[in-house]
Amino acid sequence: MAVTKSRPRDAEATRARILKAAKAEFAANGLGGARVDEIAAKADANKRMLYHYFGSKEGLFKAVLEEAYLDIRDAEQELQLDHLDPEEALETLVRFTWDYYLANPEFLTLVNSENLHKARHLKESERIKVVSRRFVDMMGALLDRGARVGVFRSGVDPVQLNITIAALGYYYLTNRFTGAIVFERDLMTPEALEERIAFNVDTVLRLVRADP
Amino acid sequence: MAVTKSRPRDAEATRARILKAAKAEFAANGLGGARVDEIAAKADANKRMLYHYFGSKEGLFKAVLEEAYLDIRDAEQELQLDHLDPEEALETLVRFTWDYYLANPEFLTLVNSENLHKARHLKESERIKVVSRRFVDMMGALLDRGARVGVFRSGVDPVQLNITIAALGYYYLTNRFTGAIVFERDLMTPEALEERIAFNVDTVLRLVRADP
DNA sequence: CTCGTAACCCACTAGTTAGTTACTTACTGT
DNA sequence: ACAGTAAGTAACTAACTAGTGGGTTACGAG
Repeated sequence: MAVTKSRPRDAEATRARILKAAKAEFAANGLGGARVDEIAAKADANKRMLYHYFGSKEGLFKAVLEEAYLDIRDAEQELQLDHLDPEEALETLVRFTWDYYLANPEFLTLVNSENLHKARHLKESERIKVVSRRFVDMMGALLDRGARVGVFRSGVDPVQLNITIAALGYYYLTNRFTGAIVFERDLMTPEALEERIAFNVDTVLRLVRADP
Repeated sequence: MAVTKSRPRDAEATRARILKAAKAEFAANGLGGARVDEIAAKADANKRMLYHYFGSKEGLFKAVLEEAYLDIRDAEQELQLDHLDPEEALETLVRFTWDYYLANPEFLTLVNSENLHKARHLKESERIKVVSRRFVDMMGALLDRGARVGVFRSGVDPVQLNITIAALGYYYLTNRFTGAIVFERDLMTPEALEERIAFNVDTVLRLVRADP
């Protein structure tokens, strides 16, 4: 009986607190650098609970990662791109991707960490495959629609375009620290961010726009 | 007296072996995941020597990182882009960047690791700043030359373009493991790699080409 | 030949770390 | 009301890890 009473012992809430703390810790230090005791402390939970709900440090990492992917794929679907005209829809997706990375920098670090481990945690997740397919299909439909109307050239691979849109924002933001040194500028001022997203929108539109 | 005689005790050679082993270990496991004992073993050197030459695990990481950056900046300068016409020069740089990442995947992981640590090791390196400036200047000169001749549009920011060229290859390659799952394809077959680099060259040229 | 110095090595330690054992406390269905 | 079960806790451990103490061995200058 799922009545919402205040429970001093709340399994769901404890689980959620652990997951949230783990996300922060894994994002800040990577899988190898993260400390299980630190996660338990930040979650204000006993370490035993962490093992009770997630089995192991890696099990916890897997849960964090899966949630992170499901979250971004969910948010993308809410954009309702098929209600917009193709160019507008594409710009919306480019800006969304950028804004999402900016608002959720942990996502970037988690993905980096998972790739350092050759995606062995994500590989096991069936749910990720389902939402990923929907994501690629969305881009495929958008490109087709744009080509039919004549604003996009035909033959653009939706996978390559998705990778490119992600790359343009992702690289700039994950490598903002070394980037600041190499390029001798603060890449995170409001002006710098504004300039970059405008550049990215321009790059993507020039890439798909029908040749005159 | 720098005579090249075969030395059973060769400080320079031992130092170099440690550096090479460290590069592999740090690239494979990150700064946090790397094991000092493993580095010493792989280098066929005593751990004491590692501390003798590099002071600490972090000192060693800093040396590895600095060398990695100097290497890529060196290789770029050898391209002699000013001997080529602008479009050819730009394509050469895009292809070089891609090939370099493919041939030196450790570079990508090291940069990721350094960004996880907010670039605190690179920040201290004066030599990196010198070669970085030369790198950005090279792109600035190329864009100017192309604009003067009329093949590139003017007003393209060399820093944004450098970031973009790096991003297009870097993202695809570092995230090849999660990418393979999300996009349900092997991103590393010869055909997939060929398709991607062609796409990247196309993307960059469309971006800078003078509007008709 | 021999002495000073730099290269090199083994074995240890102090502190962490993921994971566990053995328990108490509160909630729920009957 | 109470028995069974799930939530929660504290203290422990076995393995590991960065760093060092205290040497020995080879080389080359005089």
